[in-house]
Amino acid sequence: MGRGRALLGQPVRSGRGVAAEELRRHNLGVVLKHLHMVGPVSRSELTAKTGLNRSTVADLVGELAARGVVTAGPSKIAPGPGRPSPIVDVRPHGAVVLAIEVAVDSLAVATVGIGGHIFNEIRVARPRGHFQPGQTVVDISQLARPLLAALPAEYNLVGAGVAIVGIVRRRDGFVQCAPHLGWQDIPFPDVLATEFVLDVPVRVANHADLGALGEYRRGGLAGVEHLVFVSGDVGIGCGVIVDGSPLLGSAGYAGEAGHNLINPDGRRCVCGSIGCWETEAGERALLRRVGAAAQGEGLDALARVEELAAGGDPATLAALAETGRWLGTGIRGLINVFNPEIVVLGGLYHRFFDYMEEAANETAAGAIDVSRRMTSIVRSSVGAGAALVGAAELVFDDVIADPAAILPG
Amino acid sequence: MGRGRALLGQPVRSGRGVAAEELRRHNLGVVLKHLHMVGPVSRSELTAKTGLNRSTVADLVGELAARGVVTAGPSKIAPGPGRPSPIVDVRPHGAVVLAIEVAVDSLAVATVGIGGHIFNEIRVARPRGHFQPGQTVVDISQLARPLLAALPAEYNLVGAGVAIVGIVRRRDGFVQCAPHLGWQDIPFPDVLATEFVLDVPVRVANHADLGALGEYRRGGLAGVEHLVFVSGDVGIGCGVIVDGSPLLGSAGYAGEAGHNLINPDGRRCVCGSIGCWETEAGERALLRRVGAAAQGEGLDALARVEELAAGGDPATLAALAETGRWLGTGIRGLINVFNPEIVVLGGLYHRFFDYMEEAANETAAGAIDVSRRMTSIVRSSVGAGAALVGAAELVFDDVIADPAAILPG
DNA sequence: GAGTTATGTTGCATGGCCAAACATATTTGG
DNA sequence: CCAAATATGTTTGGCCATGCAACATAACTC
Repeated sequence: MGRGRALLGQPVRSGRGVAAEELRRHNLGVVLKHLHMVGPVSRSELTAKTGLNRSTVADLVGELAARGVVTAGPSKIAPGPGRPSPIVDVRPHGAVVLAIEVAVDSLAVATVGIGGHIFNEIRVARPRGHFQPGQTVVDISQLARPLLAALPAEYNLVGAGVAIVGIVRRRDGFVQCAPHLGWQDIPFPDVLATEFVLDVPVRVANHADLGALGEYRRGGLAGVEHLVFVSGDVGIGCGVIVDGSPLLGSAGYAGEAGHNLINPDGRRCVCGSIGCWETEAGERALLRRVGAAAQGEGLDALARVEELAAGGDPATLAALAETGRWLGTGIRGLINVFNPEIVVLGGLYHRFFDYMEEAANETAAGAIDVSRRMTSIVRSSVGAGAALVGAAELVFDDVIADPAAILPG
Repeated sequence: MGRGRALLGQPVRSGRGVAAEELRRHNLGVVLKHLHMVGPVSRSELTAKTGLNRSTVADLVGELAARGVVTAGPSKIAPGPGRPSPIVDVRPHGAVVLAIEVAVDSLAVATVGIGGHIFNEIRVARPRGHFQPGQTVVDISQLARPLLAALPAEYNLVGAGVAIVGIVRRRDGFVQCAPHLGWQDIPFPDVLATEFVLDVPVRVANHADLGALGEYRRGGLAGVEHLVFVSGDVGIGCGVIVDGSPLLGSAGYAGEAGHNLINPDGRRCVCGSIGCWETEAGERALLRRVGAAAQGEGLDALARVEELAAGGDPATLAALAETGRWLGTGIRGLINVFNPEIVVLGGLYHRFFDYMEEAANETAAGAIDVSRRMTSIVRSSVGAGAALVGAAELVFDDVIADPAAILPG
């Protein structure tokens, strides 16, 4: 077993043949990806990690340096005998992404350099109303312009990545619907272009899918290749990383676990069905259970819940535990279906993690034995910005896939 | 969008670099896979499909022919002007797999040649008792020997593929548990080797995962790259194909949706939890609903249900519809989570498809709109042997991944 | 300061694919 | 029946990327 995998341990999937030229493309990507993900390494280490020849690595690093995305600095203190190897690192402004997050309660923009370096980030709260897409791109534009202006002089913008709380078609970034924004059938890249001409590709994806990607790439989860990210907003967003790649499904709508049936005796969901996961474990369910003590909705009400919980209010703690149990029940299903190494909790669940962890673990324990024993439920380590980080990563994937095509020669 | 993918449209995933040698490996695999999946094609068509140069394809086909897996027959009737192109086809006995299926009620063995040619197949019913693994491999051996003896003289056995109704570790085919067989912690390839020395790799995987693979490869579903296969046995098995590859999860335990909570007020499952999908939609649930008219369990009882249903017995039809509704509810969750193009029903649901389809569609309609509209629920087209076919495909994947390493030079 | 060790650098060899020129087999048209 | 047109097979030479080996270099160790 274990033998017999082609090209990089990947199964033969595409029907297309490969020429020598693509080989170079791939190897450039391998080197750049390694630097992007693990940071500065010696060139000799790069040789060991890639399995390529010393001379080949030297050549690849040379080309990436010529294209301005890596620097081959002087060798640092050498730990042993032998000629010291130069330290290679990414050069953040060699490839910069404008990351945009359209969330339920806020709008955020960041300029991110390759390697994950955040030059600047700004987030503004927006009341939960229904902002038209046109108004939203105006707001984005106003947030973004100063950030772009503040970048180092010779930066190289390679694309824009957008995270949206809605269902997005993977092919073209078309927003099928975004109930929390009141959007339906919005060709977002086109709308953005009307306000903000960037001259670079715009990639759009679902908020939770990008949260998963952000956690996977920047969550300090070395070696984890299978994870599920569950984020509580008004609804429940869910993103999955399988074998190191985002699970998108055939059109890009995968991961919508929030509308799975979890309680046939439950309430009616906004989607029209009865007893969806998010009607039992989402924000509304939590506030409903807390009751009059935290009236209204959105950030103010949640802040009140946090206060009450911190003060040890029994009713609030009970509401959080009950919500945690439903959260865990849904997670149980995801563990069964995906057999991930970890389940990462974000959004609402990140905020109230300490109050919900135990209850969630209790019901998630209903998953099949072998999977449950190997899976742990953890708090998001990237935090509120996971989707924003993921939006940048979405574009960096393009750069990694073909550095020579995107970076200046 | 859509640009910027490396090597065959696959993202850069592995950290390893690629040498020219691997390139050849891959291209041989691409050609062989195409022939394996679509059957005989002209060499010029192969050139068009792979995107490779004429001379390269000639060389690749020549090598595969020299290794005995393909034949470059004479050209067939040419449809237009120009020099006719020779028809290339697989040579089934150039790569033969011994496929084995350990199911709940039966044991099956087949000899399958590359291209999917089934030389021989035999299936024997076994009462549902707990056969020890040792006894099972003796039975397999007795079924398999005559099949191997009946193969063409100069066949080339490349491996054995085994489908088991249980939870299998992907790394080494270790059977963690198989409740329906009464097995626990069985290193199946080793146990098989004690009875049956094959001198070829033995690949083991879950029954439903291989059912999905079998449907994907041999179900006549051209172009479908995302599917979910749901098979009703005693429990519910579930296998998923994502982007043309089986979803395995981090250890190989993915797809165990049968133990997801679907009814908090339901019955206790054999797994210890309450209200699992399979306690509402599995074989026991169906027989329970049919009641005294179909006593007992297993094949006899199901045959009785079929009779009653065919005769139009209202109580039986109601029981099938109710079971179909719970089936559809579970499928709804899978549609939300995977956004597949189709959901294929096998096993029990294949058998009673006509009686359950409508009810299943009714509840599955609770899935989110965009996914539901694009997903259809269909009956398995491969039928009872899907897992057996999938077991063969598992081994063919090894051959396709590196033809030169496995096939004689 | 000489020996040891690990790495960088250079030039050449290898392997695989492509492009172009030529050869071949069939259809079409006179 | 033969020639033109067409599409494909075949052969040769060239290109490109990587590997290999020999040599150069820069540290550490004694």
